[in-house]
Amino acid sequence: MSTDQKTSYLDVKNVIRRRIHDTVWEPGSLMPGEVELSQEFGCARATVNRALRELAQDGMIERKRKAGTRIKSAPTRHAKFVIPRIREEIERMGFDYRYALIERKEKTIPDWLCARIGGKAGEDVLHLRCMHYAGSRAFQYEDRWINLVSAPKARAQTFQDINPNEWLIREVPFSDGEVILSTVNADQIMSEMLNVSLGAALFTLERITWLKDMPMTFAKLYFHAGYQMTTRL
Amino acid sequence: MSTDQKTSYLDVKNVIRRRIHDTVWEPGSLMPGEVELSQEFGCARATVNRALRELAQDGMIERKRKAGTRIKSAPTRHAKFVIPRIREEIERMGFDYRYALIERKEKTIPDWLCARIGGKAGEDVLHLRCMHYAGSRAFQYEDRWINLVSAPKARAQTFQDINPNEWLIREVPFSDGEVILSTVNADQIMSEMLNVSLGAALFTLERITWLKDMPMTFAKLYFHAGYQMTTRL
DNA sequence: ATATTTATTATGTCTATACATATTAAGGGA
DNA sequence: TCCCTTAATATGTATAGACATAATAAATAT
Repeated sequence: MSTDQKTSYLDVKNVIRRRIHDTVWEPGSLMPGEVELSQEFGCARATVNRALRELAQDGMIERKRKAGTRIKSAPTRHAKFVIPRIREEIERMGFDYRYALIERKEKTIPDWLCARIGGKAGEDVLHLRCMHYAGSRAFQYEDRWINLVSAPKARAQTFQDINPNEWLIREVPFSDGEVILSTVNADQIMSEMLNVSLGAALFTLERITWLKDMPMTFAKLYFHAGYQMTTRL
Repeated sequence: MSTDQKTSYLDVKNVIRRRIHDTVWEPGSLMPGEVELSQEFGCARATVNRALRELAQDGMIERKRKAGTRIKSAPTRHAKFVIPRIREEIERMGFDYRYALIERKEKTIPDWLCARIGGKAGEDVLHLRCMHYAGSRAFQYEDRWINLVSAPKARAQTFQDINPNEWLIREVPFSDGEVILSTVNADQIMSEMLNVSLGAALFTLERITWLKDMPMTFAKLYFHAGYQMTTRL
């Protein structure tokens, strides 16, 4: 049996996506179940299951065992951004990657960081400030805190010759993370580090990682002026 | 047979993810195929297939028919951001959504836009500038262009009472899109519209949509001061 | 009438088998 | 030796059937 006779999961997915878009089913309402749809499309329930699973992943419907499949009232569009390693991003642009450690200090966790990442008072953390260059051009300023309780191996690392992210990726897995994209006006430090005028708008990426509910790292990255984060929908 | 005896696709996925992280297989190299892995894990090839498909989607491996499955040299982490409708985002924060059309003009496509979105010289476009409020507080300034060749129904729409995005979602599907996140220093117009000081750092979201290779809309959104776009990893 | 227990059900997933197909390797001819 | 054709192969996907399970509805007990 050739493809043009069999209904593929992509066919099912596209037809259902179209019906949702045309509000064939009211937002918020239940739509037909897998068995009914497999009869309609003349295909296996597993084929319908795959189509619906992907639509759920795309944010258009929500599914519950026994409860059925419901059209989302406010279907959401997702944009997936690649978060490349800084070295790859710079090299892909055709520049040499260069790294410089500005400061390395072991401290007791400050209260603001405790509150921010849900750490425990009194814990030791490693504070690193470093710069990443594209050739001779300042690309990114990094302000990072590593929890020495969840990542004790970091204590023995100078981070003189390896950037923290590359070390962490190799040495310490994480289970959860949070990313916050935003912007700030450059202050004196950022102005000097990134070679921009005071007050220049800087794109920022804040990131917390956890390992099994234990906060592990907190990093705030400040990108060079004019930085753009791009993705296809 | 109970779950603790059967190998699930999630078990397979996690074990393989761990092996990739521990560089059991060298980055860039071929890893064992589905048949071999199904024998190792004592499960169906379809179970391994699903695990590997998801790892490919997560950016850790790449797969080709006949060529096999290869560990990515530079595995990439993805952050998936929800792009909510502005009304939903504002209402979810507990505010009333308010919309105001600032300007509506039909024009011939400017050269810079032609170049930016790959349009054709001489085509008609609709230029809209509008504001979105959270209660009485300025939330977002929107500068949008709609191609009247690919979205002719927009010509008949005043956009006095409906925000362009809500209208477009309902009336015009799109097939492709591009999103660019960045930042700018507020100029005179943005300063007035968003009620921020001149030069304040503003988070921006630029978005182009296409319908079958035909550029349809171009929008640039300027968010209020302090805006943050958040996601979980 | 309410709470608890039991039954039902719609989705989640596993399996074996089969067919499809993009890609690579091997074989044959010029 | 090079080019074209054919074969092989590893992944992509469809199917039928089975089992698992979260969630809801119905039945039963108090």
